[in-house]
Amino acid sequence: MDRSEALPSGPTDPWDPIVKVVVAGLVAAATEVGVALPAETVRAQLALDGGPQGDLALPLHRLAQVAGRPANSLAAELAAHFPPSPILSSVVATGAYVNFVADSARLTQETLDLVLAHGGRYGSGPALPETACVEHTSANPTGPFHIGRVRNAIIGDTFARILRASGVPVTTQYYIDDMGRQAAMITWIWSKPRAEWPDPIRRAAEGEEVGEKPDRHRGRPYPAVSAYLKEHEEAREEVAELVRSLESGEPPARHRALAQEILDGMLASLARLSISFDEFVWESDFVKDGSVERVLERLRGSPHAVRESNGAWAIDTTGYGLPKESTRVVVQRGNGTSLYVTRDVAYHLQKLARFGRVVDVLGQDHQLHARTLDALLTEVGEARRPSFVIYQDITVPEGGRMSTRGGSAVWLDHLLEEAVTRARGEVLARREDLAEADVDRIAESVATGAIRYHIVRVAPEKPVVFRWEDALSFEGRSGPFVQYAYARASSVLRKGEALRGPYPFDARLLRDPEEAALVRVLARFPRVVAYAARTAHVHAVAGYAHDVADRFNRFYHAVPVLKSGEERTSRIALVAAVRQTLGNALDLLGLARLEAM
RNA sequence: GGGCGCGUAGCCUAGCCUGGAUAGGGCACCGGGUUCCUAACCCGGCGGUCGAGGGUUCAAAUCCCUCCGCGCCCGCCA
Repeated sequence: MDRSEALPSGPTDPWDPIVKVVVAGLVAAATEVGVALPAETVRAQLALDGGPQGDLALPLHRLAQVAGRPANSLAAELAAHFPPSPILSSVVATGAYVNFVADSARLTQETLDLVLAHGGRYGSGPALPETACVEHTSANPTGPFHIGRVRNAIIGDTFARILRASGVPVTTQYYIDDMGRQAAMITWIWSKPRAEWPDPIRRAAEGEEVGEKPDRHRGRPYPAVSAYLKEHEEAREEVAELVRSLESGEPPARHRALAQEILDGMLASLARLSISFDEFVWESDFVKDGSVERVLERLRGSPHAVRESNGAWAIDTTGYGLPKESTRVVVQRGNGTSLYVTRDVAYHLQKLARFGRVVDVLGQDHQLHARTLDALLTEVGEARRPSFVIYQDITVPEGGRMSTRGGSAVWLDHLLEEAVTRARGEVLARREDLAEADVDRIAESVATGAIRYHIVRVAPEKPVVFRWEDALSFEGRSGPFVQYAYARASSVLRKGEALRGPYPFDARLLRDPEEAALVRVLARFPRVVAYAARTAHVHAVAGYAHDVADRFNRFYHAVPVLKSGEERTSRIALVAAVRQTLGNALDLLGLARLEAM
């Protein structure tokens, strides 16, 4: 039985009135039978959506034990004494279970009413006073995105959308690391005239194309620079000097402009996936405004502060539950400069001051950093905690993580290009009537939808092996499958001249089993959104969207809509509700609603 | 070595938080479906020691312990 979404339902949940009747009825029946059955206990045991025998099921094994009665007879007695309700079509004891089936007409009425009345807000929770900040992506501006980094962006952006739908006002942030060695390497190489570049770097950067994106262009020498520095002490010292200049607040004039230029190129790619950010936060600003120094003052004053022989400061984090080897966290170097984690403390103090809830989307390799950050926040007297959404890496089939320097990376831009090419072919194969611009638009949406869906459909904590044929699939459990169902529903409504309401309907006419099943999927949506927001299981929404599309396709094949008789307007209302719910789910996933494909 | 995560049919995956009745999808494979609202679809079939062992429980994919395999982290890097 699937109880994963089982929650106290809210006012926009079609199951809400039914659950209330079932709980109240069970409490009343229990009293008649002579058994104490508190409403809370019933709610905890009641399973919604899953039993093979009905919509709701109450297993009585445990309750029977407490009452000292055989479960089967208790189930039978409860069913027999359950007060009749027009909202339920059957209450039956099967073995140790009491099974409830909702009256289909009533559920259909309730569900379509809610979907059609709330429209784009169906599935959303009531507006909450709490605010949240979701920080995601935050990739160093050193070159183009590879698909491994994009998993962060897709999970983060989707989670932000889901949180918003759950009622929390969300601000998304991209934290730009312009303080570290990686950013310094970019400035180091581009501050030299091309003629002065060391040979291996110049060779590696060759092959530029006219008009290539700035992240591609400026990022070209990066892997070679990285390799070069490993073997050239004097170059390493130049970069180190650059890093010191960043800390002192006097970096080369071009430093931030270069980072911004590369970032702009990266963001252009994300924009194609409908991913954007509310705010950009530069790491160096926390040094400039003195907040890093204030953090250091507090840390140095901590009873756990340790002064090293060369003047560095560390914090003894014994007692914070960190792994044994990580009990000494250096927060200030011997030369007085700060470290990444120290600056991150300053950043998080700012976020915690501004937002009620602070969420970071991080790769698993940052897990220990997250725990260290957590400990240091306590150390500086911050009582509140950020929460972390941790996801596993995307690896390549040959094994290992995607690596820019190792050459195993799959570039987002390359994947986009392949996907669009393939999507164009699919569109042209079935639509000869479309204008060129429409073909392009649909192909772009199908391609980006396939990519987003492919990444988000898997639970964040699962590792993913990247395979082209999987990422480019437009069938089955895919983005285009869901988009197609939406387009299909749109097409029906268009031909029925019913793209806009009102949608009068008679729920009693929607009595086909396919219709009942379809309504039940639609009715699940509010619980799915609430569950995904609570657990950060963004993949639940992807799975749900597939379920709706799947059920709609079955309905579509089994039941005529436009060619039906007296059911026609009611079925049109059902299709409109499907289109609305599917569209809302597509919005949460960041996939385009396509009116035609 | 320690910490964290993962292990479900040939492949991918849901369910694990909150134990409950025949473990739900997809790909691949086999067989069907288009004078009918879009076949990126639908119907049927095939395929499962839920990594292994033990424990708790009336009941374990789900909770606990041990072990095995895989990944990541364990810098005065970010």
